[in-house]
Amino acid sequence: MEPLTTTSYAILCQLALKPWSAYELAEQKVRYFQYMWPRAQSGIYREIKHLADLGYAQPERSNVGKRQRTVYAITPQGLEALRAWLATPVARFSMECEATLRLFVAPLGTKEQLLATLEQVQAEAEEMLRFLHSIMQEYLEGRAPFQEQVYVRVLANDLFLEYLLTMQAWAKRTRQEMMQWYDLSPDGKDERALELVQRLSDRAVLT
Amino acid sequence: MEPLTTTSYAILCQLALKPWSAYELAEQKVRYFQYMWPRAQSGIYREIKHLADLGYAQPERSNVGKRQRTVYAITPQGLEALRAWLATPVARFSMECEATLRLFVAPLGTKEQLLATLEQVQAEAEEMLRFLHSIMQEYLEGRAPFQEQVYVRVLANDLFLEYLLTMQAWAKRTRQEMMQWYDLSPDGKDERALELVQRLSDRAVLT
DNA sequence: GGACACATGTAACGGGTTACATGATTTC
DNA sequence: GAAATCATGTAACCCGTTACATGTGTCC
Repeated sequence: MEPLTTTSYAILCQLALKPWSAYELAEQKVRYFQYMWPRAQSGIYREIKHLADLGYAQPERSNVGKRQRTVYAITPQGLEALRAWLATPVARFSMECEATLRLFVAPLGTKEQLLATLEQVQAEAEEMLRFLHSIMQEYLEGRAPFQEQVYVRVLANDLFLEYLLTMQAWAKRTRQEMMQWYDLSPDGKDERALELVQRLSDRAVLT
Repeated sequence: MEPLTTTSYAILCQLALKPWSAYELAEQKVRYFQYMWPRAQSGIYREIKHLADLGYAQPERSNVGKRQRTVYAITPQGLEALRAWLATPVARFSMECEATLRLFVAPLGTKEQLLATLEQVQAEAEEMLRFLHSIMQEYLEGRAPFQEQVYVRVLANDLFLEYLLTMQAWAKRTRQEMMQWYDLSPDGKDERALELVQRLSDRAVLT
C-alpha cells in the first residue's frame, strides 16, 4: 500500500533475478547501480531491510566462516508489488548538469576555468563510454551476467549510450566554440549567438 | 568555508544578475529552476535564508500594501564565493530515467504497459521541446529576459535540446522495436539483440 | 462580500549522503 | 604477525520533498 521509491523498486528488480546480499547489491557487482541508478551503499542496506519489513524480501542468514551473511530473496508479494509498479505512470526523467549552470555566470570567471569544466564533462562522458563499450563486448562474447536478458538490456543501454554521446559531443563543440572567443564578455558575440539560437529553434520543431 | 550545494550556487547565480524575492525565485519566473535545475519551492526559501546567514545575500524587507516582502541582493562576499566556485572541479553530471529500470524486469509486465511507459517518456520530452522552442523564439525576437546573456545561454540550451531530442528519439525507436515483438519473452529475440549490441559497441568507440 | 488566485512563508518527513565501526581474510 | 583489503553493517546529518498556514489583492 505505502508507496515505495524508485530505488526500492530498483532493488526489487535485482532480487527478481536471483537472491543477493546487501553487500553484493551495494558494491560494484550490480553495475547499473554504479551508472544507471547510482546510490550510496548505506542506502541500499537500509532500503533492503525496509523491503524485508514489508514482506517483499525474505532474509536468509548464514555463516561464511565466522562471519554472518544475509541473503535476500524476493517473495511472492514482492513480485506482485513489482508487477503493480509496472502498471503505474513512470516517474519523470531528469538530468543534472552543473556545467550548464556555470555557463549562466560565465563572465564572472575566466575562459580557462570554463574550458576546464567542459573538459571534465567530456572526460567523464568518455570514461563511461569506455565502460559501456566493455559491457557490449561481454554481450557479444556471450559472457555477460544475465546474458539471456540481452534483448531488453540492449534497449536500456541504447539510451545510456546516446545520452553519453550527447554529453561528449556537446562538451566538445562548446569548447571549440569558446576557444574562438577572445574573452567571456558579450562583446561582438550577439550575431553568432542568434545564428545558433535559430539552429536550435529549427531542431526543436517536432516531426 | 563551509561547502555549499549546487542549489545554493544556482540561487547565487540568479542573485548575481539582480535582486530577487524568494517567491520570484521559487515560482516559474526563473525558468531554469523549472527545467534545468528543478527544486521545490520550500527548499529555495530555506536555502536563500542560509545564504543570508552566511553573508552572501543581503535581505531587504519592504512592504507591499500590508504584506511584507523580502528581496535578497548578492553581497561582495557572495560574488567572491561564486567566483571561487567556478574554479572548483564541476560536479558529475547525471541522468535518472525510471523507464530504463523498468526494462530490466519487462517480462514481468505486459507489452502494453511498457509501450505506455515509453509513450509517456516521449510525450514529456516533446512537451519540454515545445517549451524550449518558445524560449528560442523569445531570443530571436529580442524579448527574452536577460537577452544580453544570449551568447552563453544558447550554449546551455544547446545541451538541453540535444538531451531532449535524445530522449524523444530513443522512446520512439524503442517503441517501434517493441511493437514488432509478439510478447515480452526472450524467444527468438537473441539474434536481433546481438545485432543491436554490435551497433552500440561500434558507436561507443571514441573518435 | 464570497470565491479564488496570488504571495509568502513554516513544519515535518524521508531518502540520500558521508563517516565511522568492526570482524575476517589475504598478503608478505 | 602486521598491514591491507574484503565484507557487513550503523549513525547521523542535510537536502529535497509534500503538506499546511495565512494574509492580500481581485473579480463578480
